[in-house]
Amino acid sequence: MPELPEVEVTRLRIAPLLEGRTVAEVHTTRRSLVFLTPPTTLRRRLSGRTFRALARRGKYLVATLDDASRLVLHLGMTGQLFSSEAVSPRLLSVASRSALAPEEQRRFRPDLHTHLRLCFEDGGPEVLFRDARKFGKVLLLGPSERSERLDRLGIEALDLSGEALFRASRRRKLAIKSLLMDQSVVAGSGNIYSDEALFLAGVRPTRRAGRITRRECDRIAEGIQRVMRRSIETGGASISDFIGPDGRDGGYQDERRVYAREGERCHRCGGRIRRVVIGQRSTHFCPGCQR
DNA sequence: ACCGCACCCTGAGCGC
DNA sequence: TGCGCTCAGGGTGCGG
Repeated sequence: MPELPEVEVTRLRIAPLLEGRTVAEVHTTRRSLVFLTPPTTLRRRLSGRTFRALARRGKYLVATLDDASRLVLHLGMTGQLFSSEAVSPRLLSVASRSALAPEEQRRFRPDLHTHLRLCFEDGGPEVLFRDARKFGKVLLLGPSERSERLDRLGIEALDLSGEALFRASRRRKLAIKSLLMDQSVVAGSGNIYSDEALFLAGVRPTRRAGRITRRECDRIAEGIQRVMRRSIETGGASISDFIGPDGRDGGYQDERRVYAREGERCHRCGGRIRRVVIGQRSTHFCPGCQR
């Protein structure tokens, strides 16, 4: 669920907890699909390093260290990156929460899903990476090492122009929704913001990409930028597992026009929002407003 | 080359 | 109350 806005909100809030701080200890879970770099290597190579800048590329966070190596994180579906001082009822699963006394339920304690825990020499707040579903990724790149994952990303969604989208969509037969979800075309766009942008553009998500007009591409690109910028302003969309690094929920879920609103009224025309499946993903649109 | 689809994983929510 | 089922979907990789 974390898409570009949620990752950007995470970056803005977690950067102060990384930049300029030196790693004292690294705790990890056992080797799993989450670790593209083995946990033993992570522990060895991160210890004693100081974080410089925290950047974002698409849905990836890229933290540069003082030896020019880079720690790359992807939140997947259920990944959470946050401070040990965060307070939120979402930091634990419903099941593990209910076993605790009420006053303990909002405080986080590392559990079996806490794959990475960074402790710092200054003894301040720790930085934690938790992901129950294990769709997230942790990767450490050497100083000049390249990553195919990062290299194949397309245009940043916040920089997308109608012209670029028009060019990328020519002769493509897949649904426009699927094209928007393709990270090698538009980096950072996922299920929620693709549906929302297509609603703003008045374009039905099932339309073949190659049939979208230049004018419609302008509206889609404009729509993506608008929904994403607004979401970043409101702290992201806290649908399912996303929380801010400080535990705060986002507010964008309250501004959804179509996503997860099947059967509800369209705010614009009053018609019923419909749900279809495109490329294994649930897709929402208003039949009256989107042609 | 392009596209659709199965798969990785676990928790929430639902029906019985 | 509790079990078993379905669903959620970002990204990868394979088969047609």
